[in-house]
Amino acid sequence: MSTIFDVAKLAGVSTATVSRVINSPEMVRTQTREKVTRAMKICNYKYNSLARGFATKQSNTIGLIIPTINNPVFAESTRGVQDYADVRKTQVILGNTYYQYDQEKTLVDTLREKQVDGLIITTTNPRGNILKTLADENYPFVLLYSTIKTGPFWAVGIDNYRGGYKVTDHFISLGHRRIGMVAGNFSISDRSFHRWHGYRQCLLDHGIAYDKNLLIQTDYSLTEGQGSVKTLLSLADPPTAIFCSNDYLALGAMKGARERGLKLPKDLSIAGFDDIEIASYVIPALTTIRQPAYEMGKLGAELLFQRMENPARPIQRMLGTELIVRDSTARVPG
Amino acid sequence: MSTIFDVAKLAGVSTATVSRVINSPEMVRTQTREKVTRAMKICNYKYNSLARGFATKQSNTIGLIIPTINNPVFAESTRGVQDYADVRKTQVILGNTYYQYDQEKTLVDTLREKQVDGLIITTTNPRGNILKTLADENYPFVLLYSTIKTGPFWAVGIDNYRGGYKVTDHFISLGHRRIGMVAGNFSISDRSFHRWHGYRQCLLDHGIAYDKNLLIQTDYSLTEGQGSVKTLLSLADPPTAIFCSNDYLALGAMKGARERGLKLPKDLSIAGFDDIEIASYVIPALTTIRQPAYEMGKLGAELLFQRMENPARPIQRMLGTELIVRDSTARVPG
DNA sequence: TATAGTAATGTAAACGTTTACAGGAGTGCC
DNA sequence: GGCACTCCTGTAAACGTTTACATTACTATA
Repeated sequence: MSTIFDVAKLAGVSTATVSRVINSPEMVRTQTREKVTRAMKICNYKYNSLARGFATKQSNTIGLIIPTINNPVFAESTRGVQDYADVRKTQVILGNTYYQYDQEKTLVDTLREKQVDGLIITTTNPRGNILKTLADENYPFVLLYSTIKTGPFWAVGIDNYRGGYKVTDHFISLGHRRIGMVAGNFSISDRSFHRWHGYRQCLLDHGIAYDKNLLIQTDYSLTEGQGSVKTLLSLADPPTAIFCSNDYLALGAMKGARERGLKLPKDLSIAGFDDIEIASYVIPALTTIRQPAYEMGKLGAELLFQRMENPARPIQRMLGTELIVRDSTARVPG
Repeated sequence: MSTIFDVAKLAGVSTATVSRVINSPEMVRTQTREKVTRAMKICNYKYNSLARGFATKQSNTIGLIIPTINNPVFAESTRGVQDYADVRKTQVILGNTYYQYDQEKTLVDTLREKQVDGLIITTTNPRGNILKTLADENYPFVLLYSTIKTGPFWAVGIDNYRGGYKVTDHFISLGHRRIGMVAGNFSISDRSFHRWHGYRQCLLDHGIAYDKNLLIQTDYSLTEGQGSVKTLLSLADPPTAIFCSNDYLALGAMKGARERGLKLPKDLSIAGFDDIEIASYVIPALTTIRQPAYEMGKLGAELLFQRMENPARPIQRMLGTELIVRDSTARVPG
């Protein structure tokens, strides 16, 4: 493999000049530039951007840490990040935590060793040591799907509380009073916790007593949604509406409910959260909260670059959500 | 930021020794090792694996090129390669081509400049120059979702022809004779082409004339599935069954058919390809061909490492597929 | 033609590891 | 005490760029 030296020799110039035709061609005479370009062709020169990274301490790589690429909502954000990184000529290394905090730690460490220029993190614990350490060391990172509206971290997210509130309010406006919730485990998902909070507050605001038996915390997955709904339906006084804290849970719940012989949405209303693409394709089409996943990823990447270039005081951005009413929610039976 | 030099100085040893405690601690005396470890703690030493990559010409990074992370089937494969890469202490840089060949070219070039140790590629054109060049230069790469059973490339894939055949055969066994197909554009998806081929051959084998009007080539997306099915249903002699060349198209088709007032599967049978997770959660549950996406990714990564370590003659692996009959296919009406 | 100014190019050190090779220290044996 | 051996550690070059600074080559002006 030929290096800048070989090219320089062949073209009869110095390595500095070769480097210049690569990085700032405008500062080398046309004639020289052509000589160099020709030489590069001849010895089939291949640029080594890792060596560049080493020399400049800039890898042009960022790390993206998400719970799991399997959830379409994170896949969508990933695209947002990638697309923006692309315009900045930066590549992204992807890591899944599978909602495990120690995995998050490992990933952060590994990626930093790799000298990524910055990190975009969908954290499992916004109050943990990982972020604190990162911030203390003034390492550039931004939180994605953040629940934090203020404070020392750069972050972009949505108002999960409001989202939960909106869904619940929708249920109530349809006459429901027994409203269950299938939530992601609070211990691994702050988001889920905030959504629950909104749900709970909305109940109280409408004079509906909060019943803790109507809450199930579980893993984010189709099968868990399917199972959880059955548990709720087995209650002595089962819910007539169920708020699932993501669309996958909701889709699972729909299946579970049907397996119990219920007609949807006549016998049971179900709503989700995320508005993943298929949400509008299932039957009945899923009522859900739309969160702008792609935009969030894109904005997260933008903020990260901003942070890397100018580590001013932290910016937090909260993106809007929208209640999308479709066919999976209906008036309370009877 | 402290380097190996600082640590060495502090511990009163040479950099070589420090390097050794990092990479092969067993070859340094316990006492020395502890001295060094202590020094590392004290000066808060952070390993720089980019520098290592530079020195060893091994980045411990591989590139993964897929059409789009939005398709759950690719997301699943991505997990497979990540999980295996992980056991090899390797990170993966992800790139989407969005089914564009020039994007594929750009990605390959960029990733090679980045000195990734190898590439896993879901190509848009297995006969194009990109792969040929790569192979000529003896660059380690393996094809994912490959349609190639033999030849000079390392590859893992499935038998798309057989998949297409199986689905069609299933339709025919249910009495269907007018069987349409909504396929990904042949120009960007060899896989789709092979599936069509199987479909076509199966028709012929059963004495059913091939009708080119029953084929639609389009982009892989929910909306395209939705639109395409309507086109097919508008035919003078519309199909009673439709084979969609992936599940997203099929899910879209289900919606489109319903918008036309059809009852599924009574009025129209629909089958997909991939068996993505939600396929069994929609109503009616989707009949489809299961392809082992996760395993494919994992195996692809395994093969890549094998190829990197021992560039022997190419290996091609074809994974099994399975027809999963669910509720979206039924006997022909009447 | 000399000169000042600018534009283009060259020199060489730096980036943080690894590793081939050399050298030294310890051990067991005669 | 000398020797051979093993085990541990050190020396220094190498990896392929970038870049501050120095130098040289042009150009315009008088």
